[in-house]
Amino acid sequence: MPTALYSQQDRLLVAVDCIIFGFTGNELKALLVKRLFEPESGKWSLMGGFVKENESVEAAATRVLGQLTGLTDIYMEQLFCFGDVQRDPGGRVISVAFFALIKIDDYSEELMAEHYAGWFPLNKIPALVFDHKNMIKLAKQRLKEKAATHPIGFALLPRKFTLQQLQGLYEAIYETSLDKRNFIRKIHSLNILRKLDEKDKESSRKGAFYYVFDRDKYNQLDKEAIQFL
Amino acid sequence: MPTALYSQQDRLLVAVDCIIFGFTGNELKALLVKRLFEPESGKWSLMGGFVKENESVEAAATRVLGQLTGLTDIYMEQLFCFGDVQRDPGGRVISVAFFALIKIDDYSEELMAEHYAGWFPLNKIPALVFDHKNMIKLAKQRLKEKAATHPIGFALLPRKFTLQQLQGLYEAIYETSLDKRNFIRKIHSLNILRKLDEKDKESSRKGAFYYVFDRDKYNQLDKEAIQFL
DNA sequence: GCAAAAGTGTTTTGTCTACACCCATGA
DNA sequence: TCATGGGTGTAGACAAAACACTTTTGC
Repeated sequence: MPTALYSQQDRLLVAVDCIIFGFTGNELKALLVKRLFEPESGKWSLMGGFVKENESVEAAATRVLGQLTGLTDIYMEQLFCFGDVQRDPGGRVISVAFFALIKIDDYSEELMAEHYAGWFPLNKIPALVFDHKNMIKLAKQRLKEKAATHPIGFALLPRKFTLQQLQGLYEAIYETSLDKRNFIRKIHSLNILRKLDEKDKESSRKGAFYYVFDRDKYNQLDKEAIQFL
Repeated sequence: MPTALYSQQDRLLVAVDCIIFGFTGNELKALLVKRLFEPESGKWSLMGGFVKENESVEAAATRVLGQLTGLTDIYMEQLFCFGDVQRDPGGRVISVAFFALIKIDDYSEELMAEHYAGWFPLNKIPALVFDHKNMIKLAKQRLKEKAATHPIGFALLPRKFTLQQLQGLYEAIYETSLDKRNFIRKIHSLNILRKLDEKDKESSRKGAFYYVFDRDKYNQLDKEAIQFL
């Protein structure tokens, strides 16, 4: 019985918390839920849960994301382990934070109501339980770093999107405005988009061509070092 | 008694493991120890320990580093939480890995013997217990990323060093060779070094001037975005 | 005087930035 | 025909990369 080897050691509660980002076309938002149990019941919170004995930490995060969104195959990345002794007044809990990117339209109104969830613009995050605000801050920073060198922005956009949507996304992530021509030149030079014949006629009379992210083309690149911005 | 709130949840063993890097003048090395307890007693391992109930995860890492090196005030950074169910055959243990940089000369032979420790070049790491090899791999990668934008290399060099030592360090980190003139120009343009009057006469007849890292000058810069390479 | 490492500039190349007008279409 | 967003090119600034010879000094 191998566990006996470590029987003298303290055991801790281990949680996961998920920072879920979505993009509306104008701004980046985070998905928050009302906490329905003590302590701090009734306050806004990240979606989280405890890691079980027979479950890996990543599996716990996937499970929690699935519970809230009904989605599988979500872009998800481990962010940081928050391990302060006093971070949760309900007990000694260490929490591994994950950040996830979803296509905001995939998230149904029903699920939202069911979980008492809401989307909040990143600069209008309400008071949150524990250290969750720090988690969001760190996630935002990590998103910037990551999006600069890896094509993760596509996880936030619909399957087909216009170049202006893509640019708007990067502008939201970097909280800046970009020159249209320079941006498009840069993206095209990476050669990871495929232009469709179809146009989006929603937002202009002329219509803007849709593009899709071409995973095959991307996979041919050296995955570690493409430079978006 | 607030802990009762979460009493239904599983509790896990939580460990920390430290990847300790040092630099000899030619190559980057990692400090490993012989594991003296079961399971896998006798194999090489990272230095680690369990997180206690009343200790933060970072504090546990600092404690473990202090035990092995006798040093305080070590550069240390959280790397990643390894949470697979089967990663440790001795039980369900999740491990938060940290990477640390030390000046290799600060680490005494006596401590080394006492802990059955040894320095290993990064491309000659022996078989290690559990997932420790993955931890080193990830740490190496993180060191590259971090050193490109933050002046952490100084934590690996003696207080005073020559420009060739500094260049040698970056060459070791990036596993490449750099042009001497371009490198020096770049470093000088960052304006974070102070030249001493003293010369190192060990490695040449002419002698090379010593420099020190000037933390004051560095602190005046925008800490998030300097570009080394 | 010679071997061995230290120190020092210039040119070329490529990348990033700033900038403004015509196009296509539906109403 | 006009209002709206879509689409396109060029010139200048700046940073990165390539490249070789002279200096110092202990032996």
